Amino acid sequence: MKVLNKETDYAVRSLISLGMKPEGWVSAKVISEEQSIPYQFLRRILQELIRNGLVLSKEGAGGGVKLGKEPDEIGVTDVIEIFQGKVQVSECMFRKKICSNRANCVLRHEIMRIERLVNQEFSKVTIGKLIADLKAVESMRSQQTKQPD
Amino acid sequence: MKVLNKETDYAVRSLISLGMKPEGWVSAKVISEEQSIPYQFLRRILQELIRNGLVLSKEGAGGGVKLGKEPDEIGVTDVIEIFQGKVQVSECMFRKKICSNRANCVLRHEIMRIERLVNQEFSKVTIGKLIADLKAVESMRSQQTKQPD
DNA sequence: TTAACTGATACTAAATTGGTATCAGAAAAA
DNA sequence: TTTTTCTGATACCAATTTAGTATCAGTTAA
Repeated sequence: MKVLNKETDYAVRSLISLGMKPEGWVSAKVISEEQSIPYQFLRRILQELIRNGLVLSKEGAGGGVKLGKEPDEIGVTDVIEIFQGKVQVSECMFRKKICSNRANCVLRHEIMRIERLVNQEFSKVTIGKLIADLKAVESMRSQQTKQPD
Repeated sequence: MKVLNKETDYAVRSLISLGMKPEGWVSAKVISEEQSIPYQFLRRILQELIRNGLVLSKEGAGGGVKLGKEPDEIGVTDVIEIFQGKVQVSECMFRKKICSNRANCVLRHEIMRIERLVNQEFSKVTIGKLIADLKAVESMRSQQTKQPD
């Protein structure tokens, strides 16, 4: 059971990458090389993020993309939703009428509880938080290997 | 993002069905009709449950399957693991060496935390619990529609 | 005017999903 | 003892999804 597919994975990594750049437009080529994401695949992913307002784009030479929101305002759930749809138990949930199968409904009830929990937890994880974590890890590492003055 | 696939869904429903039968062997045909699960598909699912010890089987006429454990000892996680594998973030986790991509690792760390939470929650949901929930729902319904004496 | 970009979209191979079909053998019942 | 009811094992299949490629058109800066 894979939680994140490649699209979501690459999207999150790209967003982190963008969130760590101070200013200006970053081209898909740069992100592709930096994160080792296949260029054409990444382009499609970025276009989807653009359509959903998570990133902004500028065409032409010197153009590229940048975050369309504050890093803290982009939750991992948002990204999951774009590429994998809302977390759901099974397609049964789409049926309007109450599921005829009682046992299944009981199961669904339990799982919906867990679903809510997962969504809550995932939305706490924002791009901003991931960047903060990342910086913390990196500063710890530089402490460890610090040169004597 | 579908949490449960058909195999898991049908498996859980079958286990509930078996857990509610008092004694004896139940044939795949009966479960198939009772739960509206395609017969051949169900057979394959049951065989997998048998291989994993969740149900026992008896060949020949009058044979069938029954639970191989107490309902309370079968967690939904067990079933998910059989049909969808352990909950994991991405195949990256299978790589032995620490992932070269720091950003990805940070994300993974967060997600592993959520993973643990999900697994904890799912393992609390046992077939026994689902059956209890089911009976509670059913008794509530019969109260509502109770005939006057 | 050309090089560096995005927008849009069509295509593809491989894997997964959900389901079907078949044949062999065990056990109960006729 | 033969038939019927069952599981064991496995091979097959179509549709969908996943991950990735390719192409062409248009935009902008140098």
